Amino acid sequence: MNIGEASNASGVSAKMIRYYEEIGLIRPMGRTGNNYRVYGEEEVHILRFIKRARNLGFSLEEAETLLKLWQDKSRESAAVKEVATAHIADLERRIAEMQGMVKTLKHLAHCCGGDTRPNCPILDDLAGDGSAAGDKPVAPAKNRMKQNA
Amino acid sequence: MNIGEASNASGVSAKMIRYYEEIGLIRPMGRTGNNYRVYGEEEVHILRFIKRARNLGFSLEEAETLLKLWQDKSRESAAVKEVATAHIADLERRIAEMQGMVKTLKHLAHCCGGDTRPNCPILDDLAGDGSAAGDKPVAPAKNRMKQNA
DNA sequence: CTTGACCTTCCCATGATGGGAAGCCCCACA
DNA sequence: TGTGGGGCTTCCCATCATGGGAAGGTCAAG
Repeated sequence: MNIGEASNASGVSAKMIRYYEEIGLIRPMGRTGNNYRVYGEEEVHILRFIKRARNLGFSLEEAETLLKLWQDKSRESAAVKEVATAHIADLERRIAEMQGMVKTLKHLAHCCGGDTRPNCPILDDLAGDGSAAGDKPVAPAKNRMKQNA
Repeated sequence: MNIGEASNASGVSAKMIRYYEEIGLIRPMGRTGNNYRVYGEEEVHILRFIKRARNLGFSLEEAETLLKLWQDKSRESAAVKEVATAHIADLERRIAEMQGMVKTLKHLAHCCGGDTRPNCPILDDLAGDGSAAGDKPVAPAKNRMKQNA
């Protein structure tokens, strides 16, 4: 299987497959005489595993941890659960953070006429005239979301 | 006012102030004879404006838009409201996305013994054995969150 | 034999931020 | 007057995960 076929079969782009190899997330693949990488079912399975972990918001580092646990037949499920619950907590923290932003913005937007007049409480708030909603920096978040908007 | 004082007064790091200048978000500042940047109250006000917009999850690009609207005395508040509501929608989409992840992960964690045995439904799911919860890539999100975990 | 679709490596860009080096500059203190 | 420490300057690099694209090799079908 060439890298293109492995990409199709796993849903991971060829670029990313090479990158994962480069950073040591997957083992360097064997090559054919023409220097093409060769993949088998097992590699595709691993790539799909990684892709699913990414879809669930795990970072590549966490995916690597989970991958090692997956391949460790004697692992304890507690170790896996720990990674998962830590990730849940992280997600929930970020959700709460964004909900706080939404709440503030909705309030400001509600107070804003949204018409042809220049008067705008949203800008007033950003400028720091009043209650200063944008003053409290929300808890920062590690960025580990897929980005391809 | 030197850049350090402007930084203290605005809460924006000196590094970032120079960066904002570099990307054209703020005007290049005048210099003293020793080549130090000089800031006044207005610049500090602008920096605080940007910081608040960032705290509300706006990207620097959106902050620039809002900044221009802020400085445009004849703007229509509808234009501002539009930026804000688009941002709210974006935040809500990402919140829903992460809530989906949390839901899936909680279910998997709930089913996982979390003990010393190797059996683990979380890994089973990632490996694609069953219902394939991690299969559906959640809607991707532009990354515009503060990151400094 | 040509054409087009692969593959390879290498470099660059994203967005927002921090780290750090090398080299000025200035003020306070001995 | 010398010196030390802290500020300022620019410049380069790193992060994280991903894509774009160039330049060149390879292969299979026409």
